[in-house]
Amino acid sequence: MSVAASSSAKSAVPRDTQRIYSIAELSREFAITARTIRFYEDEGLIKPRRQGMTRLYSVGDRTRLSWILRGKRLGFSLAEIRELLDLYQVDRTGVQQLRELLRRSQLHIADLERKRADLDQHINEFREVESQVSAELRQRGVDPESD
Amino acid sequence: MSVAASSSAKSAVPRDTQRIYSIAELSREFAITARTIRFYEDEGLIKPRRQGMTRLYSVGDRTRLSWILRGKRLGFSLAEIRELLDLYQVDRTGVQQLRELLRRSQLHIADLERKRADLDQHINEFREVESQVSAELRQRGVDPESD
DNA sequence: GTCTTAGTTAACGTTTACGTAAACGTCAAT
DNA sequence: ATTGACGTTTACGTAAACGTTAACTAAGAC
Repeated sequence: MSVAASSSAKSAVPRDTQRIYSIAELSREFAITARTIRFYEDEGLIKPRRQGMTRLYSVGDRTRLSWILRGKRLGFSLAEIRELLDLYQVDRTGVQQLRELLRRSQLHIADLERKRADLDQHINEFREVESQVSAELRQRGVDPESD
Repeated sequence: MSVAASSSAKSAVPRDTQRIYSIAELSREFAITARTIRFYEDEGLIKPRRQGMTRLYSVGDRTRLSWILRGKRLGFSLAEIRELLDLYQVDRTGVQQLRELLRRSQLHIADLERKRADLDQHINEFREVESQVSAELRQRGVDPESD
């Protein structure tokens, strides 16, 4: 689990900005296969350094990966996720580019908020099921809490 | 847009509980193809009445369909959606069944709330991008509002 | 030295969620 | 009687997102 500590354990601030992860470490941590990680690379979602043939993942790569997985959980396709990731690292020097970035961010936020409304409605429906069923059980003299 | 009104427009309550939809109507309304609707039927998600070979969709079928589509937007697979739909129409007479329903509802709610946390985080990140980019544009003397 | 433990590429297989013809039936309107 | 709109089934096709061998290499442990 631990990489040979090269420095003193003085600073409380995680200075492991330099940390490097192997593909196996990341696959364990995120409970996905190495194949999946390599696949994301083929799809242009992550670009780890290489040491010969071996892939070396930086902290940034790790963050990117977790971002990708969250996107997946939210129901975005890999193509959409790639677009969103690219949004972040687009060149922000020109005014035109900034305006485009702003526009697309706003579109994306609107999309997400629609999704959130869907989700809230969905949650409420199930909460209602839950409370109705609980009530029904209590009425029958059963404690809904008992496992 | 309007269907020939067969009754007086007296009651404000939509009494069109009897309404029947064709597959084309539903596909238009929800902006999906008829193929998709038939596919959902093959997968056991909707079961419309038949008049000969032709499918007739009730108001309940319509509701079910919109529920399915919302599930999809939230990133659930059709298999998961089928399970959730089945949750609703399970036999609720026995105590054991009620307890099982309660248990599964609670699991599902927990899952949804995790998803909601993901989504909120995601939204916040993009809001921050938005405000940063807006600030940057203002600093450069550009009005971010102008289209 | 060789054995074990990661790592690699390459290529084919699989599941999900439909798209896309092909080939046909039904009914109203011209 | 034919055209057109709408419906049907059957069946093959496809894109996305990986899983699964297979056939290797490179680095340490013993």
